Amino acid sequence: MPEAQALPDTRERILIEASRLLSINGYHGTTTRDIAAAVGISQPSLFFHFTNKLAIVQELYEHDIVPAVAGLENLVVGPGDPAAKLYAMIVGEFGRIADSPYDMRAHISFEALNHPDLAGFRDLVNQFDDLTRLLIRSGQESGQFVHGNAWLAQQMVSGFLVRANLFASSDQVERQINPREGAALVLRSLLIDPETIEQVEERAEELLPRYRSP
Amino acid sequence: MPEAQALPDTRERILIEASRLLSINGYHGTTTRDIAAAVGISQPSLFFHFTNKLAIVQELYEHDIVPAVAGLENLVVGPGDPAAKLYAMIVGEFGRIADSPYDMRAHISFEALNHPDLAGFRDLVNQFDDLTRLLIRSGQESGQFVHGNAWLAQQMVSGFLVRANLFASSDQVERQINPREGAALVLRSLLIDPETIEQVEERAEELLPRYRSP
DNA sequence: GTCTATAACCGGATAGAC
DNA sequence: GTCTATCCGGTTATAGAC
Repeated sequence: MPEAQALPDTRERILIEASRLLSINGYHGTTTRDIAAAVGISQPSLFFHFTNKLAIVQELYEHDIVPAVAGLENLVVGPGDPAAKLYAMIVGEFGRIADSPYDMRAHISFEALNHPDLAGFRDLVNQFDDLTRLLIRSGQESGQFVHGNAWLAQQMVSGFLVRANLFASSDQVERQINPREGAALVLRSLLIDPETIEQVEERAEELLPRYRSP
Repeated sequence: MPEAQALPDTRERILIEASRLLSINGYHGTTTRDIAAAVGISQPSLFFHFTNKLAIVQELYEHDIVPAVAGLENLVVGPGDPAAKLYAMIVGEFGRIADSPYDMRAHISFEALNHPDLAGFRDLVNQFDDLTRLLIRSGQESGQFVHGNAWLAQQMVSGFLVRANLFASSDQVERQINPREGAALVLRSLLIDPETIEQVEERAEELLPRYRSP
């Protein structure tokens, strides 16, 4: 039987504190000294757990963007109508980020993604956007969504997800995100017939597991 | 009669290039050497035009956030219904950022706003968000907007504005923002009766000058 | 696994010539 | 107004003791 554990191990605490600092100050604005101080170890001790500063960021991105793309891909290729899929994605994404032990709020600030060694993650972020846009286009073509610039609509969805997570704080009740309310907000903007939202919600609930565990 | 001017003066070119680099790499990720190289002068030459690196950012923020808050404030206190005001703000904001000589896309990355000397601008950004939320609440209370978490709705609006501007590029036709389509996208999500959007648009057109020249 | 000491480098800013 | 040379503080990362 495992004992009641006290603190997460040092490696894990580095990831947690780093994610928090990176969300606030960005990659270049967060020093290894800052991270070490937050964890309570000396700065060089970081390099016992990670080969370099970038490796910390890479692991955080791995944890954040990989499951997101996998979940969305799984939703897209599976059964269901575009509206229900989009709804499920938004609910799933709000939930996933809220449940993460890390503070992955703004996908840790896009600024770090310009680093050459993070090109793979940048591609994944773009893929997530592409898939979201695909979902919107499908809905437009199937007559479920109003016609219009799908890129613009996708920016609304993506911007909403990033912003809401970035500024959510559990201290303030007003800022606790209700994933389903967030999803409904977006869907009302896209649906030709907003009255159908309840049925979309019902169908989305069945799709949700496909997003959460691809 | 003024001659046909060639290049903007150096000071102006510094602001233009700095805004571009800051939008991509953030404050800490943009060095004075990067900016100087983009302008085509030596790094110390920057300090003839600006007292320090932060002064460049301050001037850019001044140009970006001050007119935005002034315009929105002017809209809020003036006549008109909340839906038309919100529509006018979104159209005005998309237009204002598109017309700016500077690349103020993500409000130059929020990361810089943590600097103590930029506290004033941070307050202005918060004020812009507060006023947007006020507009949404007014619409909810007057029965024009659906009820719900106004903070969440405001994050959708604010996130949309930042994201769309951040990723807009004149190269790709798909990514050229139509301000009115963007505003309609948001309004459809909030209006109890989406059918009234045409009337909202008409009333908003009259309000637009109030946002543009406070 | 964590420490101290330190190397190697980079970034902002100044001095002073032209 | 712009340059070269340079200072100095801060940052990542390594070496090696415990």
